[in-house]
Amino acid sequence: MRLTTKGRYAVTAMLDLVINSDSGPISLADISKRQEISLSYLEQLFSKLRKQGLVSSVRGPGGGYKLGREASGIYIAEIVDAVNESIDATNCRGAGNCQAGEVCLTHHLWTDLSEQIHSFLSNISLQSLVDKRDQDATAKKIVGPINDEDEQIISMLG
Amino acid sequence: MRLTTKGRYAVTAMLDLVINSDSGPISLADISKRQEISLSYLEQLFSKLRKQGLVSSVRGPGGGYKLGREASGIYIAEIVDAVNESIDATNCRGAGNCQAGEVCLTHHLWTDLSEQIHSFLSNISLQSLVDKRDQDATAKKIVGPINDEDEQIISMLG
DNA sequence: AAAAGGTTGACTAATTTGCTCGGGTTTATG
DNA sequence: CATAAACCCGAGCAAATTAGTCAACCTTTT
Repeated sequence: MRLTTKGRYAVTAMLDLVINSDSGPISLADISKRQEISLSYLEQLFSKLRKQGLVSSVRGPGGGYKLGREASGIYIAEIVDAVNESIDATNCRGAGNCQAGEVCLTHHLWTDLSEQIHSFLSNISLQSLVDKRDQDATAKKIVGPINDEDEQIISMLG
Repeated sequence: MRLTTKGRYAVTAMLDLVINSDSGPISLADISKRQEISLSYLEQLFSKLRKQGLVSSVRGPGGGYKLGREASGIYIAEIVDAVNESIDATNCRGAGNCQAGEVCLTHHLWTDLSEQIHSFLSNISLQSLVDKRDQDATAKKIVGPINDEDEQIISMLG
């Protein structure tokens, strides 16, 4: 699981798509203007998003991109994965050269942590982000920070 | 919150420190050999970790690095933050040029998501990672994947 | 047919990452 | 005191990634 500006751009663009999905497909040019992301870079990102089925395209005038499915069924982890080439995080890619040593131990611990992060982002949908915004727009924090009680719950998850 | 190989190296090295913390300070040369990270790169990373108080150094022969505090009080988010320069994620850095528009909305949504990720990693300590490993070493997954029940809990967190 | 707009791919610049090198400084030990 | 083991620091460099440019092409609407 990698988390860079590339993933941020992708998620931001997808959010733009959700918010403006009222009237037909959205052109990349529009997203480019609104979100201040270069058109060409968006093209690259959406090429990958389309291959993963996260968006579908409509060609021709008035065309653009639509969500591939409902916003409630698209999760952040999918978007990030779509634009980031997956890297093998371990050096020892299952090869025999790294066995039963402390190297493997730490590598394994990292892999597990990475999986936890991935699971976390697999539980946050585009829709839930927008919904939370709509729910309590009055609160200063749109999505409240995790409080002490939440911390206990999270710690239970390991 | 950024999550790159740099952060992975830092966390891996810190885990190595926890695991081998029995007898005095650990030299970077040892970590370099065990974790297959170049010595010079480790020096750069530990320079930053030291400035954040996450580790302390002992100079001279037999010297090396020790944890700055107990492993149970050092959280993943701190380590990642220490080695990554913080970036301003929003383009519109509070300036007036981005107000009340959809730009700000998506920017804000991303910021909130980023905070959630940060909070998540602020609740996982080095010790908890190692502990989980020790607890059920027999299970195939060292840290079990998040299950359905967990998902419900997480969804409650927004 | 023409124009609008998405698609594709090659190419380039800027930035970050990961690393090397070459020197320092501190300190235990003989 | 001399030496060696370790940390400390900065300049510089190669590879990878990010970000963007450009040009040609393919669809669909008008």
